[in-house]
Amino acid sequence: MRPNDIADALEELVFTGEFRDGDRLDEITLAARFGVSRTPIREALQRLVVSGLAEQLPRRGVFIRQPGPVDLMEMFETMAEIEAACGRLAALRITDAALASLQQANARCLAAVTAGDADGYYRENQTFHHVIYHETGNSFLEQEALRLNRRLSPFRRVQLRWRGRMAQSMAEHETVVAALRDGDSVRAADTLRAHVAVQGEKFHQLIASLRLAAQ
Amino acid sequence: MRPNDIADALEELVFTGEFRDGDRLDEITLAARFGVSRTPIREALQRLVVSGLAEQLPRRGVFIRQPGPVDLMEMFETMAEIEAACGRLAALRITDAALASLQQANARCLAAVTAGDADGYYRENQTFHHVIYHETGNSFLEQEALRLNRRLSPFRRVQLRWRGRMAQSMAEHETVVAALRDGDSVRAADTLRAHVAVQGEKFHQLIASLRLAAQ
DNA sequence: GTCAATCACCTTGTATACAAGAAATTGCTT
DNA sequence: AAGCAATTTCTTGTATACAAGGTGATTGAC
Repeated sequence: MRPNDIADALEELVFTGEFRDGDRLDEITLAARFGVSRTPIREALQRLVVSGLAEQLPRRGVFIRQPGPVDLMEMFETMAEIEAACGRLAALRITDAALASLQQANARCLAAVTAGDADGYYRENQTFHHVIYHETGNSFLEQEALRLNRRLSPFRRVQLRWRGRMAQSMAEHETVVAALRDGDSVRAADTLRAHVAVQGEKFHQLIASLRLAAQ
Repeated sequence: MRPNDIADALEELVFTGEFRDGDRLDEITLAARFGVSRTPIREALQRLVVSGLAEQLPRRGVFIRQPGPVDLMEMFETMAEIEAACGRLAALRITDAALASLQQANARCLAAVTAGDADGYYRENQTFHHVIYHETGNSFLEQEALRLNRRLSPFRRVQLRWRGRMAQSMAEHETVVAALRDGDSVRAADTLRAHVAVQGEKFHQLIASLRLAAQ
């Protein structure tokens, strides 16, 4: 197992909640667990620290750093702004083929909603957003969007469990597609921002999901 | 010298052009240069790779990866969108004190322009933008903006050498301040995006600066 | 003379040994 | 018994030794 894979595995363990906020990631224990020496473990831990999932205190070790309510609000607000930017650029550049695939993803979303298939909805929702990132024609922005999207995915996932959220999200997707189809960059940005933003009831859902994760 | 400092020093060497695109960063040479063993060098190199300044080919080494024209265009476009987002939020939240410090920074910018002091202008221009990042009230977004700003700083710096650019940039700052003062989030976003965007003559300047750097 | 295969050397990647600092435990003092 | 200090132990940080893979050169064959 290589340091990259170890870092991915550790990320997964953070996301799934095996590691809690404040936990110290002991190098020796992890080395034993992954069957390697401390060296590749240290490299993996460094990656966690750089990506913001953990914090390093010199001569003390690295500690899991789960975002608190304020951090999450800030990250979701930033995500909303980045999605808005993606929508703005995509409205100017999206291809007909990509528009069609957006509508296909939406159709599959709808099918998942009616089937009550939360996992399926989550998957198709992801492709919907990924297509928009890609259609910015800006691979750098695309990567940044993917990075933040991935970082927030564990929290977005919990939100979908809420009654009626999937249907509402679907409707918002439709308005986004309409704006993109019309090449209306302002409307594309505004609808996407509103879609991603965490406000009103969604805020309470988010806090609730935090309490669940902290159990 | 600790890995963090070594990484900073290496970044600096990349920015100042001592390391060129495609150069391999030899662990042994660097270890000798910094008077440490390969271990802290490897940690520093990892940081460079994660931050996108270098590329790692397994069993081959890490290589400096200077952005090409396309990369730069994408990065500047992304920066423009992020600045626009910062302007949008700052317009809603900026304090009177911060507005005053923006105007002060602008005044010092003007003084630098008339004095032909490019370095002074660069410095005050940076504080101008940093204040806006901060006034988003969103420290996560602020950090992201600072990160990308820092990454692009070597390229922005060269652009200021161009005749008339400083005066034009100044005028744009004034329109930004006006929009922020009026709490007009749309205009703040639009003026900041236009200010940062690389279009028309600025595009040619950027390419020219690239050729200079590649000498 | 050129191309290919093999071999030697060099570099990266991993394990381990060593150094230095932090925490915990134990013993002493009040 | 409680608090403080010293020592011990454990962890991180760094250096070095070892393993594995890649590059390049040299030699041999066509």
